[in-house]
Amino acid sequence: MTTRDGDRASSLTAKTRKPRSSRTGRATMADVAERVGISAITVSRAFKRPELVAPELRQRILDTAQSMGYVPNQAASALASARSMTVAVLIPSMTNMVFVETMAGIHDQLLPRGYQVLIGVSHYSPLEEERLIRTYLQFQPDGILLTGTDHTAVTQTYLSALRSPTVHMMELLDDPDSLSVGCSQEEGGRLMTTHLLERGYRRIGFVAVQLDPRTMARFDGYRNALTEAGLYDEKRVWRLPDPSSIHLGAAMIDRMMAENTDCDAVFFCNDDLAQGALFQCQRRGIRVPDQLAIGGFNDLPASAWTTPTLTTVATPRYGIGRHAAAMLLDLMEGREPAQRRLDLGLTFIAREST
Amino acid sequence: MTTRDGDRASSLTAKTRKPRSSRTGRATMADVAERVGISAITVSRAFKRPELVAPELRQRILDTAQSMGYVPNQAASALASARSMTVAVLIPSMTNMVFVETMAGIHDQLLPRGYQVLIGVSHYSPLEEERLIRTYLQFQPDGILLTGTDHTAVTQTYLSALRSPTVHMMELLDDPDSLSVGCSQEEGGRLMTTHLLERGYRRIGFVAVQLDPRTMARFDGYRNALTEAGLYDEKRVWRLPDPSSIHLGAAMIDRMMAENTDCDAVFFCNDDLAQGALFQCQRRGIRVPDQLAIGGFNDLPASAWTTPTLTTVATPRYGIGRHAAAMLLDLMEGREPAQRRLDLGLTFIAREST
DNA sequence: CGCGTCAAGGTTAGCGCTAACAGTATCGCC
DNA sequence: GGCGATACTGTTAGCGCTAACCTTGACGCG
Repeated sequence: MTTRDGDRASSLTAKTRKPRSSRTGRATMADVAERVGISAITVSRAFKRPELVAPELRQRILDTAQSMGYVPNQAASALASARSMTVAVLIPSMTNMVFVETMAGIHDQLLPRGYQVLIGVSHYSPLEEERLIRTYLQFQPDGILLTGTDHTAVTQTYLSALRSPTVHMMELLDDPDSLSVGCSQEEGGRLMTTHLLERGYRRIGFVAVQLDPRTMARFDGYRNALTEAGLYDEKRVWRLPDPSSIHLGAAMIDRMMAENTDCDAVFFCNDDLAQGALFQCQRRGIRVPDQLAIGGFNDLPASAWTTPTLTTVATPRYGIGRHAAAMLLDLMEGREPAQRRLDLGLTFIAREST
Repeated sequence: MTTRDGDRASSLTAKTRKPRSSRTGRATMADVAERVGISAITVSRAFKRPELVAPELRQRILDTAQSMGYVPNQAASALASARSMTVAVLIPSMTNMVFVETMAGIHDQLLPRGYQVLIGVSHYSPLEEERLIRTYLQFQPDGILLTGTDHTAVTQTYLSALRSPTVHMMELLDDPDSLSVGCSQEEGGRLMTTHLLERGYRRIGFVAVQLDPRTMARFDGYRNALTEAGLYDEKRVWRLPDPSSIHLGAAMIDRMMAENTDCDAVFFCNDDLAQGALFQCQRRGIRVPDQLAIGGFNDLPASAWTTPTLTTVATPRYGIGRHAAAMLLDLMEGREPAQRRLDLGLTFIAREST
């Protein structure tokens, strides 16, 4: 290929012109190479495969790059190498601490390895998740971390068609083709219910909000345990599609009072609600746990400090993020993960509220 | 340039070969174009500049793309167009609800406009922030949102050299070259302190943790207000570099008791601490606000539900994110923002704890 | 001394897309 | 009937980088 720069630049001072830099004004690899007096590929190697460049030259390249304010262009790199060094993570919510801590685990695992993380928030909607997947696939992520099991058919088509490495977080999958890291929400529901039964409570209510799959799995655990004990009663179950909040937990206590509910214990599907309930009980003079026992789920920080402190089930959310990311790393780097289904278990935490 | 495909492919069935697809196995724009029987640029326009393509053809392109599982390659697009449609956001923490809600505001403003958001968490460290900036600049973001004013010299060099549009969030800058959206933390500290003075408290303490610039600005407000009233006393000030937590707030109450502090009110630099303090007061039987008044900052959801409810200062964090993003949009799209410094104000919320 | 080996660097081509310019067809209008 | 305007689609080149292959020179060794 003959260069045509000579023709086009002929009106300018062709000989003495500066390194062109790119349209954006940023220095390019070629600019750095020219300054050092080497070829571009060596600059590339100095950054990406240091062991292939003589140490002294490498240092000179890095110094020059630094002084020119050179920043590698990830788009060009991704295009040329077909590796984006990017992982897309889809979570249902960012205001829910559970997922924030999962993200922290993911970050801690991936960032040191040079991967970037794209965060998508689906607001608990599989359709929104589908939209996000489509968007994030444009970034050609090297891997994908999904929350839960509730995905649209289109989402699944995308994922299987593009065969990006994918790991599912939170719920455990039985499908041997899928990788998952999580814990059994059903078991969590069962643990709490069994505990309440052991403490002698017999009329145990359940409050489910959001109604996402994890909530419903906890409900299953509750129902199974109570059914086995012959104590399940549909009329002690409340299901609300609303998002969870302290306010809603408090409101539920009011509603139970108004409806003259006969519960002696209530299992709230998460700690936000349970905390709200505790606050409201305190306000209305309901004695917890004597008059009414209250259980939560997730073990949020404040749950150890309320009056009374809250009995709850701790979920290994940081570990889920961390291990899911580790599993994804294995996949992305061509290793077979040690296990395709990793159950990190749950910790039951008995406190004053029961 | 002459193509050499003819030579190289001659050993294959050159005539009948399939759409090549890319190395990654994904369909490309050229594949879609070939299938529809048009050129690639028209496919590009069907996605990016729909008004330039005949509606009927456009629909055919979109359908074909869909059926082939085509997903545009953002790296190639960014490289060719020099626009990444990406914004880098740097926040100090993701476990602090304040920044999570700021992010929500940013998302709500940017995602509908087609921009993607890269989130970097600096853990309150300017050095870490510098590292993150360097990483995110590789993505050639079209804009940058920064938290606060505390940046390293290198960070500032990068930003001014690369002249990416940048907006600062939280603190307000006086520098006319910088754009900022926020509120006066100093004023917040002053509001709370003045309120406590008006309620008759005279021995007002202050607990500062994290010691980031916002905390210190609140402290300034506290000190200035007390100094003006002739009541400032260094011995009622606690400074701790630790991260904020409910636990730490509770521990501070214990410490004050142990040190035999004479405070009749304590202004905690944020609600987490103040909530922890309230919990611990309840536990130890300290009557709030009679024996000890407690003030917080930020107005977290739980603060309206503690016993007693917490007096605090509400910060417009969602709005800060939203407006900062809007300002950045103006900048990125070549408009002059209506104002370069936007003060969203604060709302003082008097509750039971004072 | 001829051959293989290795370390260090270079050449060439092309990733998938879009900017910029270049047609081509149709229509209106004086 | 000639001109310009409008609407749509195409051609060409190149964004900045890296994979794959190639060159060069130094060295070891039977």
